Amino acid sequence: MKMSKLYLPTLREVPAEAEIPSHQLLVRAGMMRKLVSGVYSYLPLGHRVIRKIEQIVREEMDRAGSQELLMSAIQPKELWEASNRWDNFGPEMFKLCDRNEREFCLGPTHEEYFTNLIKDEVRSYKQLPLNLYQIQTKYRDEKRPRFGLIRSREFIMKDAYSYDKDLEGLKESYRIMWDAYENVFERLKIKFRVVEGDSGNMGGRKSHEFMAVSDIGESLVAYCDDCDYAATDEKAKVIYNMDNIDLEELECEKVHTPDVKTIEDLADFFNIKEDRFAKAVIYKVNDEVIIALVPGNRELNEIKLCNYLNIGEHELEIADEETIREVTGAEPGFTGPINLKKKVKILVDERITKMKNFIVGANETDHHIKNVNYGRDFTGEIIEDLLLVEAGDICLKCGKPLKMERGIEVGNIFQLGTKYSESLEATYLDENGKEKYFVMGSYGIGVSRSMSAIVEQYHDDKGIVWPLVVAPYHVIITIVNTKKEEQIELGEKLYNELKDMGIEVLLDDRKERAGVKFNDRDLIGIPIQITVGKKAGENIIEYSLRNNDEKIEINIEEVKEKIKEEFKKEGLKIKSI
RNA sequence: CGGGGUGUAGCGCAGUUUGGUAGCGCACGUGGUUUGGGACCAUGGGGCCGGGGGUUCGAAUCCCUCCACCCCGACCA
Repeated sequence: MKMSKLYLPTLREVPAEAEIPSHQLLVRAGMMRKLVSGVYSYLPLGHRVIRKIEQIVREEMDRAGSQELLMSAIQPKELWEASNRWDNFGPEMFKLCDRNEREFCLGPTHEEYFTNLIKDEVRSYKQLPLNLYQIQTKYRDEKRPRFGLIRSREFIMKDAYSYDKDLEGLKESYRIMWDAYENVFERLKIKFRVVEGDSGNMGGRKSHEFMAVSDIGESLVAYCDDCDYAATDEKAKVIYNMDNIDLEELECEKVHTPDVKTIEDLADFFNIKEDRFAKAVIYKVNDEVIIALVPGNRELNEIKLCNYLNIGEHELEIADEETIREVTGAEPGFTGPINLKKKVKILVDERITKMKNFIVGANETDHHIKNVNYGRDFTGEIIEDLLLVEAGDICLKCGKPLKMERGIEVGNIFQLGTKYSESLEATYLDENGKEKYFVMGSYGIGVSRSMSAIVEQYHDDKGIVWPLVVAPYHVIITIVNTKKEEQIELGEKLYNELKDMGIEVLLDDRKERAGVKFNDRDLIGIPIQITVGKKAGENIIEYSLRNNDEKIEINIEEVKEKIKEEFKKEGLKIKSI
């Protein structure tokens, strides 16, 4: 492609709307533009990158035995009512009506649709396992679109669904997808970590998330350097060493604590550590009030609480101050499990039952009670683990301290089980002629999000540094001075020869000054740079790579060898045409 | 959805406090000089100052209201 003809609107300045590098650079490099909040268009260069990512995903999915098809983005309400998700998915779903007031949504995901598609055609165990996928635009009306393609309302996703006759089959399908995903992200050059996830409202048993390592990631991951354990902060099991468990039980004592409300204030007031307190958090679950107790030095994990209560996250909310006064008879900040004005459900993290002589709110303004002990002074439902993981907690597999890092969720795999096949009445006949529900899995890869994740991992202060596999073009030839006939001639000659070899080449033949062209090529991040300049007459050009500062002068015949070497180094083949 | 902020030329911004003819840089058109890391000179075009309503002789500026966008939080297969 000749750049004099290319639609490539690069920006010198950082767009005001963009906060993080990938968002800024993708816009500045003329790869994408925003239409409205969370909705973007892909311009020619960005679109090429998207297509390359898609192609890698496609190849690995095909290789893993999945079959590509393409479903509609528009889905009728009835499909979602069958699985009870029309209301459950909530306001995230883009909904619309046709001219006859029939309701539809723009698909946020396709479990129902795929299952509905296959259930009438696949009747026998002999047709299983089946794995289907599509690469398609998905719609989610996010409350807060953010960070460009990282959290957008319209995005490109590869979604796959597996159908097996039993759990064994599902586990095998799951493993195959897991392997395929590792291949995809390795080929995309994304530095990633596979972590255990919470299955959220997808239902089902087991799930893993593929996290691109990045400081701007919205997900927090706990991981262990000594073994392979890794989990999202929502899922990670919390284990830590507790002090103060062997003390002798003392008598309860009410203490005047004027205006001392937070755990931090209390620790100062009593001059003891935060782990000597029990923190009471009041929630409303629909109309019921509950109190959850966790050690004062720890945060409560609301996901674990929801899972225990078997409710969706949107059904749990922190109680308002009025409710707190009603239940405790005190101002917020003095809540505890003893002497509550109303009988409410008390849930305690198991560690509370092991603590001795701890301090809780007295349910009386400006008072706390000390030397409280579980069992003697109050009881509640014991939950094994209600805590949010922290760095330094103990790895459940090997006992070493866990570390925390941030990640961008670029892929996830779920063992769904029979949740959707049951609600949609999707069955097959087994060897004995008995009707059985399909055992399902679902598998997603964020294609557009992966593009952002790659830019987050591959950029410098000058712009994007695309890995060769996903770069919009492999090579850029910069003609330094378009008034010099020999430079144009040599540039075009090389351009044509490289194209004939099957290499994707940009020729910067624009009537711009050299500096402009150099800056643009660094910004758009083409991996292999060829500069046709002063020595064009001697058939000598300058060869450099975007990912380092080295520049060499070589003959144009040698250039082809250098490029071949580069492809080989990256494990890529030049497609001859 | 709660809190905060911003809407002025294609992009980045000043002007708003204290009402009085709408500005700067970049980009763009034309002419010239330049030509290996975002050139220079000259000249020119481009605005419903987010929308609506109000106050005023007069509103980008003050008041009311709606909208959009961004950030933090909540939420998220």
